[in-house]
Amino acid sequence: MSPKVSLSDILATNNKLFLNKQVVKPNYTLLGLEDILHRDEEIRIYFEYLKDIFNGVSPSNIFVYGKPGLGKTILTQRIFDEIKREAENRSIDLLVININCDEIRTEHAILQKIIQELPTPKNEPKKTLGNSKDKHNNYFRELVDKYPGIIVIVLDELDKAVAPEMINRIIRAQSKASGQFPAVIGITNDLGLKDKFPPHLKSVLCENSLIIKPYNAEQLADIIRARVKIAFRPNVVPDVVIQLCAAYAAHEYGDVRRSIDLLRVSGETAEVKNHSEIQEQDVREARSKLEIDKIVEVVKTLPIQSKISLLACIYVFDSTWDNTTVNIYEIYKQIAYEVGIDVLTQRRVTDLLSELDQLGIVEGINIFQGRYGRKKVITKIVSKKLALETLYTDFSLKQLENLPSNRFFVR
DNA sequence: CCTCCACCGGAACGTGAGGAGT
DNA sequence: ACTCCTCACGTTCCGGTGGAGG
Repeated sequence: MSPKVSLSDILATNNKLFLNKQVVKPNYTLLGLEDILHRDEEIRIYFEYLKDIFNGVSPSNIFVYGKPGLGKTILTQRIFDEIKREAENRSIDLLVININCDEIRTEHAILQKIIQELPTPKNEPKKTLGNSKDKHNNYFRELVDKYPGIIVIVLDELDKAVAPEMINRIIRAQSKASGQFPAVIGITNDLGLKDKFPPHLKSVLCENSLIIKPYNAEQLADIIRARVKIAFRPNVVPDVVIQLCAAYAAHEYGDVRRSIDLLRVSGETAEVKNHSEIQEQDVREARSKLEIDKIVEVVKTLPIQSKISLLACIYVFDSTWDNTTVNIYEIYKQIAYEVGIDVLTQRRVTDLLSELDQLGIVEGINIFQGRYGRKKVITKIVSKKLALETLYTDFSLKQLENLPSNRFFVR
């Protein structure tokens, strides 16, 4: 008896559609500036801001803002590739330090990373420093002081690090060797971040800002089309499919990453179904699959206290009680007690609820009732059913799955 | 126009885990 | 093993909030 599924069958259908799948994987990066489409204006402004480098002067600080998936990071990287190449041609000393604040969050770690990248005079070995912040700060200033060229520090995902003071110190560390101050390029998707800086810093850091505009559906279609040419075999992706992917992504803030993901998963869906080309239906299925994956992933990785808070939200949502924080906290306490987890204060739980809001799992609004005070109401839970199923996969919460939730709702 | 509701959310502080140097 | 430090997570305290009702 031969097995119903054989590896050779799978391999035979493999890669009928894809030519080079790498190009539509999430971690694929474009090679050069010329591959970046529909960003001419942004590139022009960027170069304009940075041209001082070629006069031997530090550029002004730049604040780059744009929603996720618009290519802020890749644009910046490619811009600096070009700038570094040109600086080398003209024998200008330029040091660009890239830091992703999502990976390196703390002030201390960022400073350590910068020190690690800064060259020592005459390549002396780096000093070993204790764990003290002051020592790192002093050493940082010392290294900058002796560096004879221009220093540019790119802080990507700046909103993930809380470090106004550190930035302040960086841009005030003048080098005696060159007379220049280091420049900071801050990249973020949080436009409100500017306002979190103290005024003196705001005016210095945000001297120049560069707003990366979302792509419209037409531009997205161009970008997708360019990828399709390399990633897929000819005549596999009809133009309606490209338009559809573009339209969906344009709807979500013109996010390129999403549109490429959608294209890849559509291709995979079509492949599984043994289609000879991608159909519109495949795109729709891919879209819901991506959506599900996203929710499950987010909910799964929540800390247990957040999970309990979310669970309380869902229970209250399905009950006759109002969806106010106070009620949710009431249910939260009972669940936490029942599953044997520390019961937090209401203050802390409201923070957890705001975090869920920021993650896009729940939506809440403040309601002002005049003399009857103020309250916050959860108005929406995204994919409630799916979220609930995912919550029950947690070991600590499994026991609640088959119990009626209404037993909590007694006054 | 003023008061005052009742919770929100900012700020400051406390604590223990954990990393790095000695 | 011990010291020093950072940082995430929590708590306590309290000023802020918009508008219904006087």
